[in-house]
Amino acid sequence: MLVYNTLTRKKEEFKPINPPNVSMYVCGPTIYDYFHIGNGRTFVMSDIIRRYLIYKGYDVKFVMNLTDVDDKIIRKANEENITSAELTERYEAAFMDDIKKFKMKPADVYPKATNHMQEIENIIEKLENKGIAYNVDGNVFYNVGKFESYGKLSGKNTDDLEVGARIEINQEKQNPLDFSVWKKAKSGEPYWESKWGDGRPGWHIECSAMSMKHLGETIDIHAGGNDLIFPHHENEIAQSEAATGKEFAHYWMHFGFLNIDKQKMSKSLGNFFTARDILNQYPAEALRLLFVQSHYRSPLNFSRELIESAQKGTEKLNNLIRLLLKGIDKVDGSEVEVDYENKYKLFTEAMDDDFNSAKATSVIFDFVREANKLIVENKNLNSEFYQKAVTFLRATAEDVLGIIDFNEFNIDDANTDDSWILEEIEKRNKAKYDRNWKLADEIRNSLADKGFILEDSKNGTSYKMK
RNA sequence: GGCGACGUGGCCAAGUGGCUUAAGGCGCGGGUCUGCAAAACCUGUAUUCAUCGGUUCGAAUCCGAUCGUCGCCUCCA
Repeated sequence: MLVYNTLTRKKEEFKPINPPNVSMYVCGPTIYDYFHIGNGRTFVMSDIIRRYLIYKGYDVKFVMNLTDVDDKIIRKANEENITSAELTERYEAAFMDDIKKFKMKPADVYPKATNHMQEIENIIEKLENKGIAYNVDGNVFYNVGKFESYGKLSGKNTDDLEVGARIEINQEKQNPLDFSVWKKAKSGEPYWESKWGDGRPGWHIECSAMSMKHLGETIDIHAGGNDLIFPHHENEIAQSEAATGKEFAHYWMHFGFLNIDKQKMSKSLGNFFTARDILNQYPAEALRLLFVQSHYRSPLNFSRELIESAQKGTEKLNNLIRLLLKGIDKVDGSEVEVDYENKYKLFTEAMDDDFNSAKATSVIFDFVREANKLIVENKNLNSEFYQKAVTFLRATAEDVLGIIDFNEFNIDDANTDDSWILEEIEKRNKAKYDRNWKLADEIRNSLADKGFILEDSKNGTSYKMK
């Protein structure tokens, strides 16, 4: 299996440190607001990578942090006249709702910075003892010049950075590129006690501490959005590796942006949709299909038109699933040969190549056509055909990609009383028999208004939810 | 200014040296089925991969130039 590593800018053979265990850390949101659909892409794609690793037999420990100390949080809490903790509590709950709607598998741990103050302090102390971090009146900075491979992830060198520096001049820093690991408390800000006095941690150090605490000093995969490469991940490497003397993460994975009109979707530009708005309008499967149909590292343009075309794609999948579930209990019927071995192979080959989900998805759709065709051509297939088809789709499209959800189908049958619909269908059949097309169409239209679509076939009329 | 990514059909998008005279989804045209529709299936939709030049027996794929788009260098998934 090949994984593209931002650190080396190459696809590398994936070799976990301690197979079958895999440790994976993904930089999650700052919980000061609802996250937008661009953040959602990163979260969903990291979910799919995790699921595929599980499919491959790995035992994945998946950690996604929530940043709950930060300037934006403090500002917004002040605006609303509530505490930072009250604000983050609200948006943490919203985050959990949203990822659930996205049908993401919950992380093993969702660590928060405020619960890791001791670990953070320990790392800073180590850095200070090694002469890499320095304290200026309660503000502690990381001396970038002391870490010789600084810039190895982002491909930047310190000279270039200084030339183009748009960094504010801070008299306390020894070098303009140095960054805060501990910020002295200002009035009106939340603070924690430390050996340097009251203050709060810098953003980058939080992730270093939480990753080490929950996954160890060296982990397999560290992932996040493309914009985190510099400075966030670069600084995490500098701090962690300087503190431990060990490599921090073996594989660095970064997700492409979701764009609107070719521009990065972002809070600051204001060109965003919140994930929750979009998820209220479209099924999670449609969004996931949209994401999965392009490569995780490429930028992806976002528009309603594109979600809607993805939604049509999921409907095609769902139509097949209905047919499969209908046939699964059949006892008799003819046998048919389907080369599943090859399909699993193609799916796996695609995903093994740096998670080429677009190609993997094409294997699914090829199968959809083949299965539909078999069902039409041999109207009486045996149950084995249906079972194997369901097994294949569950293993790939559902468990790995999450672009279908079999649970959505079982619920209707069990809980709703559909006898009145069947009566309507019966009335319509009679009308059809009497060649009373007007009445037949009226019945069909009235059912459609209530959200039920009728489908006539050789085997009779069935309905589906709109 | 420095660093990086990208430009494939009407839209989205895979493919990065011969298996591809370019997957898959959506759309559109024609057909099968149907009372009609829906669904499904069949079929047609790029002699061509931004442009120009080069390397090669062979290039969308490698090299160079040109044009265009985007990102990072500041909080940001």
